[in-house]
Amino acid sequence: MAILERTHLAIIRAVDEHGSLTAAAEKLHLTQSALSHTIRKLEDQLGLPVWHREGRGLRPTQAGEYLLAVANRLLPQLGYAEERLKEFARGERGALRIGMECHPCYQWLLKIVSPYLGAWPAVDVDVKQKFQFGGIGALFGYEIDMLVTPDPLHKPGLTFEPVFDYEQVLVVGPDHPLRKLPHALPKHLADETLITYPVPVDRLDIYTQFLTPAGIAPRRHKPIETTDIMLQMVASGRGVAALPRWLVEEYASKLDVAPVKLGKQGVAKQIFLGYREADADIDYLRAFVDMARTHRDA
Amino acid sequence: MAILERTHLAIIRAVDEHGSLTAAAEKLHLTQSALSHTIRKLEDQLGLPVWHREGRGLRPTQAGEYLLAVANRLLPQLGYAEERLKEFARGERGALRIGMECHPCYQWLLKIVSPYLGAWPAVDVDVKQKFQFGGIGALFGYEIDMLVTPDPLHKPGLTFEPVFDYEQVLVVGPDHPLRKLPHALPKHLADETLITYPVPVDRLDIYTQFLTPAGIAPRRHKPIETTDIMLQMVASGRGVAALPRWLVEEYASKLDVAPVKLGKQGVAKQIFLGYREADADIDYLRAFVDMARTHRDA
DNA sequence: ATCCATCAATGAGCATTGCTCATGAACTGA
DNA sequence: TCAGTTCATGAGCAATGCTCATTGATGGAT
Repeated sequence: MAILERTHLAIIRAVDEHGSLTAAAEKLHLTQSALSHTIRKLEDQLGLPVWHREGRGLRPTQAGEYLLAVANRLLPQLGYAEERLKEFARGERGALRIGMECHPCYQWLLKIVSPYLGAWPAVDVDVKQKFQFGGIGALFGYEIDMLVTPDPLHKPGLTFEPVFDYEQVLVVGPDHPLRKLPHALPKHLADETLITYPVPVDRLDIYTQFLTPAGIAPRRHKPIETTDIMLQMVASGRGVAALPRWLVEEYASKLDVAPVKLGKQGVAKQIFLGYREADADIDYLRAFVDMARTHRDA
Repeated sequence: MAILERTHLAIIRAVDEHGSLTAAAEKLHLTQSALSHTIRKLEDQLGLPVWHREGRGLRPTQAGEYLLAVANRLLPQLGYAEERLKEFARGERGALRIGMECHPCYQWLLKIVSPYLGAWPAVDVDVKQKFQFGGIGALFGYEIDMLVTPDPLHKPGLTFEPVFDYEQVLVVGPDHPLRKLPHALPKHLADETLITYPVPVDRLDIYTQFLTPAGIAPRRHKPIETTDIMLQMVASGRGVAALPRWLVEEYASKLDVAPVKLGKQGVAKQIFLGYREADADIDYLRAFVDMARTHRDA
């Protein structure tokens, strides 16, 4: 069925380039005889000569000219593909698909991604926010290669590393009475509107580590998609929210919002990076984890 | 050196298409074992897996996805190239590269080419106007396959056939005094502006067969590239030109131009088609010559 | 014209490659 | 649990592709 092989194209191109079978054979580390046999077989299969034999020289036929054009077009593509595959093999190239399981982490991630893209120009970074079977399932299902999450779920085949410690705080607007207190208590929220990301309640620390243990629920619960809008709402006095302290402090210069400690001890959180154990030796993945950890320590 | 072969791409594509090694093997008329061995060897050479082995299924790795994209791009090109070559072999297809050595022949050529393209749908016609070493050189150098010329130069290895007889005439604009005469004489052009194609004087019949023998030159000589503009100039009284009679008669319905015989006898011309003797048995080339000759006789 | 250097073609024989066969191990679904 | 799949693997063989040695043809130098 298939007749044309890479060698045929390589020979035709080499002969065109070096002018003779003998010279081409040298370049290809083969004998003149090998090339002659190979092309003769091709000609038999095509039922068509590739070259006019004129004296001791070779001149391409129309078919030969066409094959030469094909060779000049396709061979570089094959060569380029091999180059890229070698980069894959050396761990220099790949696609790093990052899954996010915590909304505010996105702000933090951006700080890691921009220097990373500079250091690893051949790596494509792709960030996904929704997964069919949750973050862990997405890792196992090769939907993503790395998971950013506050909830490490240690399972065989996966590795989680903490890369960032932070305190989860309550954010309040201007002139809010809680600003004057050293910390907020659950009962203070009983008459508040609580703004959160649109995820199940059992995935929200403000519930699991603060409200639920005290048996208290806020008066109203309003889900908002984006961090920006969420803080706009807080700044305009429409409610309170729970966010990382560093994030609140960053916004404090632009909006009139203030952090309030959640309970006397505060709520301590960590962000983890999870990845498949099998991928632990991929350079560009390892490098991402290292950069994330370095960023924390800096 | 070269690792990637056509079979690798074919296997990767077939597996993607049919879902399993076993199914792909059937399609490729090989055994499952053969494909497994082949890809394993590729993986060893690349130092990189092509698929994740998950249970009894195969899921492409990033490198596998990349290879699949390469396969989907390159395999059709190889297949198409083989198709074309098979058509070459059957003599059904080729590229008929026609070289033109006479400017007004282009109008005549168009009349042959359109029915030819209909009769030989698989033949590509390509018309070239400039050659490094002249038309004969272009034929010998396989730059073109057929030469349209009024000057046959009989050399061994080439065949020229006359395909079209015509009379070269003088074209004059409205109210031109020469319109009233039975024919023009060289002296009538002594005070005229002569419009010609931009080629050397010794390639212009109006000089070689008319003016030069009489030792007369026109007052002005203006070169123009295209026939249309040339005739527009003549129609607006800016000069006279020498063109085939049939061409002038064709334009006479659209522009106010008239043919005048050159000398008492007129200037008789022939167009020849030249080609390499070695190509005489190529049916689609033979057919072109036949159609050109038939067109003359009709 | 002669000779030598150089080119491609060819046939024989061998080394390598690529294939099949037979089997095993891992997994899936009834 | 068990039949029915899947892919992986090793041994062996057949086909392929290569080299070597030689021939014939050609062109340039003498």
